[in-house]
Amino acid sequence: MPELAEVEYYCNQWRPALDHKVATVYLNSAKRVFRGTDTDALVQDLEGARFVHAATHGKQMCFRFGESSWLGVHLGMTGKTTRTRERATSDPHSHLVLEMEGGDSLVFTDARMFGRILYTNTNTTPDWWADLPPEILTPEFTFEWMNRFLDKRKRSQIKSVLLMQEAFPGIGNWMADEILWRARIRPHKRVEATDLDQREHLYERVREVCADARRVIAPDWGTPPDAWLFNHRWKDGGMCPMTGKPLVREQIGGRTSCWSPSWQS
DNA sequence: CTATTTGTTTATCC
DNA sequence: AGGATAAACAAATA
Repeated sequence: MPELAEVEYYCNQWRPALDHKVATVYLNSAKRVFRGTDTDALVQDLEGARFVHAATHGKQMCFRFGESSWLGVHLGMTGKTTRTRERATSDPHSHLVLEMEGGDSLVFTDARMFGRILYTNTNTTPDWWADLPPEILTPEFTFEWMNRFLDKRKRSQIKSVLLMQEAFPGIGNWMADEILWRARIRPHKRVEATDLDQREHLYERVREVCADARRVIAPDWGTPPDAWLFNHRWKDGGMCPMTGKPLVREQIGGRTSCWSPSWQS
């Protein structure tokens, strides 16, 4: 589920516990979400440490505790971070619980376990947080930067390129379809077949959809207006909000894509 | 029972 | 070497 704005929403669920100390950590290190992570260090370091920072970068979340503890959370396909006042959890998919002083419990759940928990104890920024590409809504995400990436992916279908996190951090399946629909570019189009005008338009729509998604979804998981593709894309039989003609749903690059043949070319 | 899923990593082919 | 593509991961839901 989670793309840029949804990840921000879930990050916000833990924020009210900032400045509180972790009382007890509950986890099951055998769960797949901890693959490659030193869970013993995670538990030892976090218990008693103060929750001091919460941030997102694309689909990656970073939570800091004490002086040197960095907890990374990636939600994968079905992950969620939630906050609850309840003590015990019997949910078999709650893989990590931080019981805080003050009564909140910060929970990471993920049924499908495509998500991932990272943990690093370091006085400098860990690689998994430092080595990320420019965020789309920052000045560093320039047209020239995006265009150079497109030139490296000439033979790919444009839809697949928009899903590449090393250039478009935070964009996921629905955002990619929304961007291409607004840019009037069909998702199968090869990058090499796009001209400069189309690329400039695409750049503007990439930034626009990110800003719109953040504004509407991040604060309280609001529902986008019907003027977006969003509300029409999820099941067969939807109609294009621009032309009123049928939308098409098909696999492109292994992902279900929704587009409007009467609007996009 | 089968098909589907808002993501990433790995393997394989070119 | 590096890009393009498909499969794998796993469980809920329809």
